[in-house]
Amino acid sequence: MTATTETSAAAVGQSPAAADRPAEAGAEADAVDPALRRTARALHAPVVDWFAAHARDLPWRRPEAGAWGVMVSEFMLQQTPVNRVLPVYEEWMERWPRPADLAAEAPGEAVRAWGRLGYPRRALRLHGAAKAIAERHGGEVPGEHAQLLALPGVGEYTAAAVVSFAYGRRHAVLDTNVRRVFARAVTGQQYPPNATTAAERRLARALLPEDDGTASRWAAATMELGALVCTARSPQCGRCPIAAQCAWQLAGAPEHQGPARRTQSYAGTDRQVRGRLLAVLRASKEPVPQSDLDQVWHEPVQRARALDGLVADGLVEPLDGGRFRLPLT
DNA sequence: AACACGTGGAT
DNA sequence: TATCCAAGTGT
Repeated sequence: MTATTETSAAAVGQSPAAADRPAEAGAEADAVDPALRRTARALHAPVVDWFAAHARDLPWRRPEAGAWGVMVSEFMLQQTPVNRVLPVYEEWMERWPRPADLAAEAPGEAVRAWGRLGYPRRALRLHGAAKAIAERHGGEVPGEHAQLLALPGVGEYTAAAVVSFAYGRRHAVLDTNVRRVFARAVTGQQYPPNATTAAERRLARALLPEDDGTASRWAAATMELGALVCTARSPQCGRCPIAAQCAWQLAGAPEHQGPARRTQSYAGTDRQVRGRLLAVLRASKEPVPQSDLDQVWHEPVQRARALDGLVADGLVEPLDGGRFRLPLT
């Protein structure tokens, strides 16, 4: 049997109760269309077996990484490629091997160690999550999705990833890779919708293998398949373990219909100015005079707005005498 | 729902 | 060179 567009459409249009269910109910069993059930079972073995043979040996996948290692990696991997994360992850885990170690540091040290990974608010949030874990969870990364979701910087995806990868429990994990794999293999679309939909969450739950161990491997395997084979730009279907069952392939690989993803500009934005300001502050262990920061951008209004934003975000601490530094508290 | 939020490699 | 894209979250 094959995964067809009709199959998924049937599965997706289920009871209204399922649609009302909160997103964190990632492992709860809905009534699933029997055809989709069969589709799921036909996909599990080839994808999980492919993963066993082709998975990358990434440090956060080793047992010694622990739940903290998984959490650190997930923060760093939010919108940042694996290759850029690897060296920073290794340094981070050596310096702060447990949440309490990071919690004892100044937040600015987390921002400094974050280096050029981008989106430095993630470093601040990871520091905040470490403090919460040290204070509220006895220093252990919590294993419940709801508890994880309450931590700063942990959203639906990251909470699911920790539950599944760190604790080996059955939970739907929907990241951009998984969404693309499901869109193609099951729904027959080249790309998933721009924002995650209730239908996608329902589908991810319906496709989840029954037992914890297989479900956990399936989550990692579908992500890896999306990252290595079923890529956004030029999928390598010749290397795909489920190409013969792929709804998108069977439909003749039609071009994407919906609206194109809004491409975000960067040059000339506040984001670029913030990046330059923070680069100066990361490089200095001493407070930096305003005059040094003024060098990074010619336009004074935008420059001031960017600096104010960094202060408001807690990424920069203003001092007396017009000097600035990464936050000590 | 749409937008802000960094950075750099690939095409 | 310009655009796309990368294991998202918060507002």
